[in-house]
Amino acid sequence: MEEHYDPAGVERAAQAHWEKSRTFEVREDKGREKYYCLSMLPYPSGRLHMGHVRNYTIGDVLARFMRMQGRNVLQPMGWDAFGLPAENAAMSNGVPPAQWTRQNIAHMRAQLKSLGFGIDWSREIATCDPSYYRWNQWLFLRMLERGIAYRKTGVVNWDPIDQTVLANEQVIEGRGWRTGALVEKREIPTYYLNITRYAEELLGDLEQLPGWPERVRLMQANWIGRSEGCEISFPYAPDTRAAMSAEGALKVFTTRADTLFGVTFMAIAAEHPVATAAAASNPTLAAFIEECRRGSVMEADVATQEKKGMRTGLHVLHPFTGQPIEVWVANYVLMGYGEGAVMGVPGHDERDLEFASKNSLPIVTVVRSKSGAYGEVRAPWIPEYGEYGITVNSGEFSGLEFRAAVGAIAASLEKRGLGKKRVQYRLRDWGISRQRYWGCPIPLIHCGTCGEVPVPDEQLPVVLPEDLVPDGSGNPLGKSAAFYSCACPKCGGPARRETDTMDTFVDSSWYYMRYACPDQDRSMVDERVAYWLPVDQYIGGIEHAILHLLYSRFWTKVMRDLGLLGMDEPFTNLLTQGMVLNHVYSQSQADGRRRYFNPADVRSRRDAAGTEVFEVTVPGGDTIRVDYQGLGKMSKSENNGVDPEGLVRRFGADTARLFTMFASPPEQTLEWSDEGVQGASRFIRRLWTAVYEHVRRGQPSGFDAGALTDPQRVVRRAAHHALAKATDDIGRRRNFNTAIAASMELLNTVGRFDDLSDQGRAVRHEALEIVTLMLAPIVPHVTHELWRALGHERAVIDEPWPAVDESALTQESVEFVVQVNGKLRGRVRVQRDADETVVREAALADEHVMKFVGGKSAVKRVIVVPGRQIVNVVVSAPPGQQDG
RNA sequence: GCGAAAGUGGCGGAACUGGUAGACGCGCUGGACUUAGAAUCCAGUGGGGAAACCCCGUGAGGGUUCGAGUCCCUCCUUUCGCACCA
Repeated sequence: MEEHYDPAGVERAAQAHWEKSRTFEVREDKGREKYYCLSMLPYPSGRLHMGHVRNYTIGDVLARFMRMQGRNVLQPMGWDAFGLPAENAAMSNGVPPAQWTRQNIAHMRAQLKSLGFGIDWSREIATCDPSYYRWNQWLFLRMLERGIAYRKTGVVNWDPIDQTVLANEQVIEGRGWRTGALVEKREIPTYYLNITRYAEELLGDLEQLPGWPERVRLMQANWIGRSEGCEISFPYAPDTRAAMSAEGALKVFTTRADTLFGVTFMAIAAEHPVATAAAASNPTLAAFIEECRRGSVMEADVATQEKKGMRTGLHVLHPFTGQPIEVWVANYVLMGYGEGAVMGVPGHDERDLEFASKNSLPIVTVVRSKSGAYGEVRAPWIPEYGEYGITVNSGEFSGLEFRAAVGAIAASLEKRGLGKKRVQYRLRDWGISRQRYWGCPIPLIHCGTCGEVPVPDEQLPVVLPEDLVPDGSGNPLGKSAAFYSCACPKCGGPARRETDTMDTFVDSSWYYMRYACPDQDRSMVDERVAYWLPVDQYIGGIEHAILHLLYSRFWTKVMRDLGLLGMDEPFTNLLTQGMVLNHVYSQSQADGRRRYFNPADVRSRRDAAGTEVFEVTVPGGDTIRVDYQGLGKMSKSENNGVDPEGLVRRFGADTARLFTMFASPPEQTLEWSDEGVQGASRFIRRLWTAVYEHVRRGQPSGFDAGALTDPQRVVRRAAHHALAKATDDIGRRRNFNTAIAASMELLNTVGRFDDLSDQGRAVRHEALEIVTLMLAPIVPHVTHELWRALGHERAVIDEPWPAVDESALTQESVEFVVQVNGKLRGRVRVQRDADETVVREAALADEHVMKFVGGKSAVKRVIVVPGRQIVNVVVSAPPGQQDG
């Protein structure tokens, strides 16, 4: 063993050992309990960032801990390799996305290896690999056969310059984020997956996921957004019948059927067919509809918009009274939810009230407050909005409370074919078409004669050409005849291949299954999936709480229904790690923008007035003052990232791992601190030195547990106490920071222990072994070396997690804390098994305690809590007052 | 607006079931070693009172309890998610 800790050498040796003995390559073993530990796969952006390091360290610690607990642990890794950044990089460098992506993967794989993650690299997958994405295509075709996948023309954000669809978050103030062009709403054909078919199950099964954070389950439930209500048909009046050239009715969905008699207008979305029909003969209305259409489709923007509307001039009839009701086009009605039309009840809905007031429409009250406790602001007979009351002015349905009113109205409507109770979900079908190059081709062929023809299974995969370079003007696949021209599989005539690719969320919806059988080329998954899945522990960012996790759950259920899987849910336990934050420094520029400076370049000092100022030396040698902006998520835009590669080079992977695990619990945000990193490094060196100083004196013999001195017994107790705590902290609580604190405490105890007798050294030996094993999952390299130094042949990675020696924890005497009226006043020591009377006597015999009790007669009660080693003496009055 | 989580020293955080508030680390102060610094080691470190010892302290105010950072009520602040969902 070297006297001084050299992280680079130690880490090289440990990693070489794992590689040589193929430590992390695993196979199915029915005889052992499996543990599938999965971290969300990274996008190969080029370099790891601290978020990755944190994510994968958490996973690796759990994987290594479970391995030591005897589980057959699978920890795989792969690449979410399709996506827009590769196309953008291609445009600026002229390099094909495939080449850029594969280079990035190579670099990041090396970075992951340098951090010592115990990954089974033999299972690595990249979603851009045809052997992977062919199964996206295969399953898509199965979905198409079952109607789960379908084609529909839908409204999207369209960038007219780039000729592509933009995601909502890529539209900034109505303009394309890259081109600055005014974004249009366009209706183009898109493939959808019918996730709403699974809405009920996706919602209900959340209850079966106790291992998920409550927060995530709630977010998913809100996203699915189940509401119970009624659909109600308002038959067309003659004018509407004429405009639509058909009989029919305007359908609405409402959760407040009890307010049906309060309807004073109908509001429909701009895209609603009735609106289109009305606009045909009404240019002003057509212009208004166009205006609504051009508006942002971002829901948050829509929410803050002023309520605007315009008469269609058409009418529908009230299903009970037969009264004609005016139909309005309103910008606050969403085409995508419910029926794209709502009944306007300004008496009992705040939005409808705002709209009615603006347009001078009548307001009718049909629900009276049940409680009689009326609001102060509103007229006394109107209940607060959202409150349920008793119906009034509602014909035969008057005098009913909410539930009864809805029931009676729905029943009556149903009898006449004008409505029924229904459940409505906020969740919408998943549009997966992207007019982009770097993604999985959608396996369809458009034939002039046969129409839309699926690519036959035997022609899969539809391989994405890897040599194209996008130029920013639309999808290069659409310009590549070599790709799109093909023969129709049905008639053999010339046909055109679909050039849209799939949303990359498709790729990440099932990659975790493929890790079980990455080499299977005959089927999407095989029986090995039954062994490894579901994932026992999934770890990733909270930003995926809804989309990725919901899509994966949906995908699993679809595969189950196709008979490919025997599970309902893919991820048993979910840990959402917090963000990594760092300080943000910037200076405002002449053009009003801010220029950001990396915290590593910022120095702080006190100025003449004693206030802290921050300075940066810029290229050229000038020193400038910068403003401190507080903490922010590590990001490129705020230039506050810490490069993991530099950190590993300077301190070693173990320090990087130890700091990220120690600074805060995994679910909380982690604040970067250079001093904290130094502290982590210091601790590892202290541990190294402690072992070095110990082993250079030679191996001690074993100790006789029955013949230890008191200080020796204290050290043993500390060691086993720390071990018990770390076992619980890692295994149950997932609080790695307190497990590390326990090991630091133990090392402090060992450091103060200066007994160099053979028994003393034997006790120290055990304590150092325990601290080494406790830390093995967290700092695997240094513990690999220390374990050898402590005299072991077998590598620490193959050691079982140590067992707590309960006998080391027991003490002859225990200390009780004595309180008087809940305030700490003394401590007494009694025999371990002393009964309550003895404890009480000892407490009352304590001089200091009695001073606060003020005489035995003042004692009202004595409470002894044996489990907590606490005695509380209850006194009627404080002694000061008694005396005075 | 709705929903959720969280407010503890100079800082990150600990206190898991209501039972010794501030573990562990950072920083700071003093000391040792050193020509000097860095590194390392030792001691101290919530606030107040000279001190043994006492008082006060977990966002604010009330309550329950022998005992409250922890439970309940009201309020304040911050963060996150959703946001015209009919």
